[in-house]
Amino acid sequence: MNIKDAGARAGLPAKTIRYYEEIGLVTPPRDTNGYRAFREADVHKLAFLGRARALGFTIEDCRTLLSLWEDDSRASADVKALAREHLAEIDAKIAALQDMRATLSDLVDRCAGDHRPDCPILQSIAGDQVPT
Amino acid sequence: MNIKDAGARAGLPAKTIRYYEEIGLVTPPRDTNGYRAFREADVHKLAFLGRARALGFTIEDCRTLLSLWEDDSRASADVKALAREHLAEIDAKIAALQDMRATLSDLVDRCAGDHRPDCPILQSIAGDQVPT
DNA sequence: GATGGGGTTCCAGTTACGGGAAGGTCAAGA
DNA sequence: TCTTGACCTTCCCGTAACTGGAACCCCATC
Repeated sequence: MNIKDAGARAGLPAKTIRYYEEIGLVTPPRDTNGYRAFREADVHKLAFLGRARALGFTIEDCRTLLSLWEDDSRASADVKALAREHLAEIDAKIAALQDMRATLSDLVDRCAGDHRPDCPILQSIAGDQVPT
Repeated sequence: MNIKDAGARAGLPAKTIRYYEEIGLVTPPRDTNGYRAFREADVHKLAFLGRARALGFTIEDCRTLLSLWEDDSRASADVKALAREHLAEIDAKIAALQDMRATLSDLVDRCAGDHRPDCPILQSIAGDQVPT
C-alpha cells in the first residue's frame, strides 16, 4: 500500500507519516521503485500513533507507548503511570487556561466595546488598577 | 537602566527583551557603549507585554494591543473584539483538553495498573473495542 | 507522447523564546 | 595598575511536531 492510502486508513497526512518514519516510529519497507510499501501492521501502528497523539501524548510518549504495546510482558502499571503523568499535565494546562479565561472574560464583560477609547482591558494589561 | 534591571522590573528575562526588540516590539535607545538604555516608558511597555502574554495573547496580538494602547483615538470595541476572539480560542483549547481528559481519565480508571500486561489504555489506543 | 496524479528527497518556516559561545565593558578590590 | 566578576553585546543552534514548497521521478491512461 502506498503512503496516501495508508494515511487515509490511519487518518494521517502523508507528510506526517514521512516524519514518523524519519524519527523512527515506523519503518515500512520499500518497493523496488523506492516507494514505501505499507503492510497492515504498519497501518495499524500509524493508527495507534494517531490515536495516542489525539489524546495529547507527546511523540516521545508515543514512542514509549508503542514499545509497551509491542511488549507482551509489559506491566499495565507502566502504562497507567505514563497516562497518569500525562493526565496531570492536561490538568495543569486546563487550570492555566481557566485562569486566563476567568481574568479575560471578566475584563471583556467590563469593556463597553464602543467608539470611545476608555478600555478596562487595556488598563488592566497596562497595570492600572481598574475599579470594580 | 540596563537590560537586567529593566527585566526585573517588567518581570521578563533579558533574553525575552532582546527578542522583543528584534521583532520590533520595543526600541530602547543605546548608550555610547552599545548597551540598551531603558527608559520608564520602555519598562512600562515591557510590563504591558508581559501581562498580555500571561493572558495568552500571541505576539502578534500583543503588537496590535500595544498599538491600540498607544492610540488615543482607539475604539474600545476594537480591543474588545480582539479579546473576544482570544477568549474563543481559549475556550476551544479548554474544550479539547477536557475531551482528552475525560477519555484518558476513564481509561486510567479502568486500568488495573499491576504487573499483568492486560491494559485497557493500550487496547483503546490500539483501536480495540474495550468492553465497558 | 503528453498529461495527471501519484511518489521521492531536501530545505525552510512555524512559535516564542532559551542555551551557549566569543568577546567587549565596567566597577570594585588588592 | 591589574585583575576579577558581573555585566553587556551579537550570533547561531535547538526546541515540537509538523507543514509548505521546490525539484525531480514513476506510472497509468488517452
